[in-house]
Amino acid sequence: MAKQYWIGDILVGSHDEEVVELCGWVHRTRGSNKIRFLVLRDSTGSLQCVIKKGAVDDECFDALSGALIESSVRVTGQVIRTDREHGYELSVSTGNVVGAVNPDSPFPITESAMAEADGGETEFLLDNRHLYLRTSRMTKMLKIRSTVFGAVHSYFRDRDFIEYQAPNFVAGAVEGGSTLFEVPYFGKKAYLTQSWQLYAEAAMPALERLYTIAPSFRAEKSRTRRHLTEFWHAEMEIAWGGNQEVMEHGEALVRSIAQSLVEEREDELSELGRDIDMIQKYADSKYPRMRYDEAVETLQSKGVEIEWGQDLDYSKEKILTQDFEVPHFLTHYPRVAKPFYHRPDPEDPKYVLCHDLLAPEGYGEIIGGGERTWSEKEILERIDEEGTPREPYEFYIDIRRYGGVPHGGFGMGIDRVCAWLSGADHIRETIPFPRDSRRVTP
RNA sequence: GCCGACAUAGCUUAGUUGGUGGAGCGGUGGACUGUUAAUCCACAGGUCGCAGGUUCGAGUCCUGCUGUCGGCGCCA
Repeated sequence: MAKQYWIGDILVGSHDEEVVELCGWVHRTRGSNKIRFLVLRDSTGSLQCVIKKGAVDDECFDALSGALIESSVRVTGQVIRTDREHGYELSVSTGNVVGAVNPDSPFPITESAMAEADGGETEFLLDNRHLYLRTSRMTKMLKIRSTVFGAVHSYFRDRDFIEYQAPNFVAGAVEGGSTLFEVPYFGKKAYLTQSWQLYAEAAMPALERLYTIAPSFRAEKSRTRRHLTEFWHAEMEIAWGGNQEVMEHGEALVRSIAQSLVEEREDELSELGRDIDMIQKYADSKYPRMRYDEAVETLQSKGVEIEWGQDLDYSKEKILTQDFEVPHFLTHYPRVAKPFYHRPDPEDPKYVLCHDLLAPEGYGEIIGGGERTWSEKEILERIDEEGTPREPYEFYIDIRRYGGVPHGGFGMGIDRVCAWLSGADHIRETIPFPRDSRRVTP
């Protein structure tokens, strides 16, 4: 029998005084041998169910009284408005346990485990991720995550972008080769993809505006609050556009994600301690832009040791973002600091036409993108100067022999965006089963 | 790859100068007809991460190992 009633609907007054059957999991129980209080949880909220001896038969009373935390139950009763703490209660007339929890192995995640973690994650909670998912904190995170994914799809589809899929087994790297996951492939070697980009460029002349949401894999041994070895990547590519147009899309996308969260997830964000006005500001503000040279000057004026040509590492990003209350772009990095596919600036080929979007509050880079090197001559020059072998990129070079056009795109780390907008302490709080250099289980 | 920290019951932890490990939650049994992390009484639950060493004696001191966590470089 399909579930018909949802606790969230009861809590907003949709079933006042009605008799309903609720299906869910036991969050907490308390009470005496004559009256039991069972806090029932489903995906939409939780509700206190009152079970009085005499109002239900003894078998039902005993069964529900014995239901341990996280047992699944069905209860039928009348929805009662109350002045007590919860606003609503269910006055139970009957019910039963569907999936019992064995007292020899009760639900291991206790209040103390949650309190200690304090929004973070202990080893125990990471080991029991499959059970931790059903706690209120993770549930909120997963709902926020869903809204972010939905907002990305909406943004691109509303603008006639085509969703396009690239292979996950690849022969070559996008970023530096050292961070590739190597996998055996019928006696040969293949790698897990780091980015959809190179294969998206192949479809650029066919679709002109394309995007994806897909996992990317990077074998970085990074142990930071910003890194996963498997992360979700929102990427886009457009024909007939360059660094400026791509950057406009990046800004508009991030702003629309923030707006969707304000509209759909205000409760979840507030309960996680997020200030909604701040998220609204991220949705409403223009994001400032700064050239690499300007960033270097700013850093030098703050006494940071940095030489022109160096990439901006996280510690330097953080110093820069201190001055901003909203995300901001860094553009026009030196070509020596960026991979071959970035197009050198025709006005000054020392630089490439690229941009990074840095999130405030210390969350760092959430988007990296730019204009692509699109002529055969230029791409060969860039590959050779970088010392990258040509063979794995033969298809990529070949694209440019048949009607190359200016184009560009960006990649956005969705998990990072979720971490930033939800205010998470660590990126892995935003993903159901985080993967890092030391953990592939559960 | 590098630097740092930690490891005690299912969970969270206390454990003093080395002298046979306590508690709260959770579980079990009991009391209680309106509880809000309910309360009260009782019970069960420990190879103190692993392996060596010092010592009459090690959760505690030393060495090694393993695991985990935090951070760096790189990136989204």
